[in-house]
Amino acid sequence: MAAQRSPLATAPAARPDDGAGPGLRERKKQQTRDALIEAAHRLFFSQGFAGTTVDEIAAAVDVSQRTFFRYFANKDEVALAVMADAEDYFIDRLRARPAEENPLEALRAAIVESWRELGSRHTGPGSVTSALELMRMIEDTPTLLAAHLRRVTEQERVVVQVLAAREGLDPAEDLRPAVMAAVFGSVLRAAHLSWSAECEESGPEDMISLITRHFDQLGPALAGDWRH
Amino acid sequence: MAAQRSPLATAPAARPDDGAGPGLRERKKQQTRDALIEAAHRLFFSQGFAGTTVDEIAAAVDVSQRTFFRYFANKDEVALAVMADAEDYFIDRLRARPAEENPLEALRAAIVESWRELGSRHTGPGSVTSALELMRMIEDTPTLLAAHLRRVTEQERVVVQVLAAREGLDPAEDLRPAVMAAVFGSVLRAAHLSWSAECEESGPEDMISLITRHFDQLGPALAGDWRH
DNA sequence: GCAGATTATGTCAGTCACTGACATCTGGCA
DNA sequence: TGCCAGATGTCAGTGACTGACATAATCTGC
Repeated sequence: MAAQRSPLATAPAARPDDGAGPGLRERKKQQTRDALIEAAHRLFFSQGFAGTTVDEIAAAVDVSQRTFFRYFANKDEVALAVMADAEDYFIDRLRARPAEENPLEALRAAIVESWRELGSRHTGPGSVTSALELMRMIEDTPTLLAAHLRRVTEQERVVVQVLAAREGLDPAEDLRPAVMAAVFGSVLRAAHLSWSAECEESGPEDMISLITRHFDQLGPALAGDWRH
Repeated sequence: MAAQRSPLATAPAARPDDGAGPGLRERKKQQTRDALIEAAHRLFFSQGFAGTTVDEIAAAVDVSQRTFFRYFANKDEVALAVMADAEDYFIDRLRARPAEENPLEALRAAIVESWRELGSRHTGPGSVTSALELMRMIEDTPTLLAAHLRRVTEQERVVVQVLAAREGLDPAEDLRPAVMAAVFGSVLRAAHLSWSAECEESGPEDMISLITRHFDQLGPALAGDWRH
């Protein structure tokens, strides 16, 4: 049973069962996984992360604790699952950006696209309002923050690969992709911190404009085209 | 009993007890702490991090498990204690750099100074050879890597504060200190990865030259003086 | 539909990290 | 010397996580 991530936008639940779709087994597994994530978020948000036991989450979905751990390696993972999905989606968007764009343009466009897609979900743990709560929870739960930063760092390495491939550079010899990814990461993290520090509930457009404003501050110094 | 870090260079053990020194109680606590770190590293390096229990570490120093947890909040912390000390030392060095230097020069000089100081220790868990082993262990122990990255991110925020203070900027308004810290962080991390990827044992000079080479790649584009 | 191979799940027992409460012991100090 | 604060030990408990094995559900070829 390999861990399977949902795409950012869950497949429509009401799709009639045509022959070509995934089998019943697959669908049930996906359901269980989604239910676990949803129950976990609900409990985390009402009782706090530390105040929620894995047994409670499992009980809420009516599976055994052992089954929970077959879906998620640890308690952190179920909390960060939607972040992981979103990050994967971002990487997809980045890969899809036209080659003419310079790295910074591509990164900016990909992250804006991702947040816009996220904004189109209005219910469930993947919705924008949950994203805000989730980020607050991550910030003040040390173990979650640590796990999240590990994920982010991992993703940054992927970004380096993608940027290097776009520009035809060897990331082992040329530091510019790594530097660009680091700068991008710091911009994102700064925007995240600003966003979760605000007291008011705010929508995806607020987040997008926050990111955009941070990007604009970078100035043209870093936006140069690397190709000769 | 607040957690007390040793300075990077431990005070000479043979210093005769003059009246002004810390009391016996303080000294014993420091001894216990050092002994715990040393035993932990020895066990981690021979049996692996996951293969070593806290009880073993405590038993090796002949204290109770409960006492271990009064010195270190968790198993990660004892593994990363020397890193934490080194990072604190680096921040001190950075604060001490002359104001005329531009940010990049100051960062580079401070990190080189730190590694040189580290290189002067030849025994114990703070020595350079241990540093290499330690970094390898961190890289392939997910929980350790996560905790380490959390520490690093925290330190990066301190670096941002220091840089902003040096240049008389408000880090909330001007992103340049944050960007510079991120770039610095990526350079360091790249150097660390290269270093721990090498098969041969290597000394502090190798690490310093590795860092220097990475720095040189950054080019003068980022080294500009921010003051008018 | 059915037998048999796959695969998901439940149960159970166990290990280990970590914590609160309380008793005890030791160094600091009048 | 004798009191006090702070360090340590003991103990019991919780909760995350794992391996082993039995059971139940799906899938596959017929």
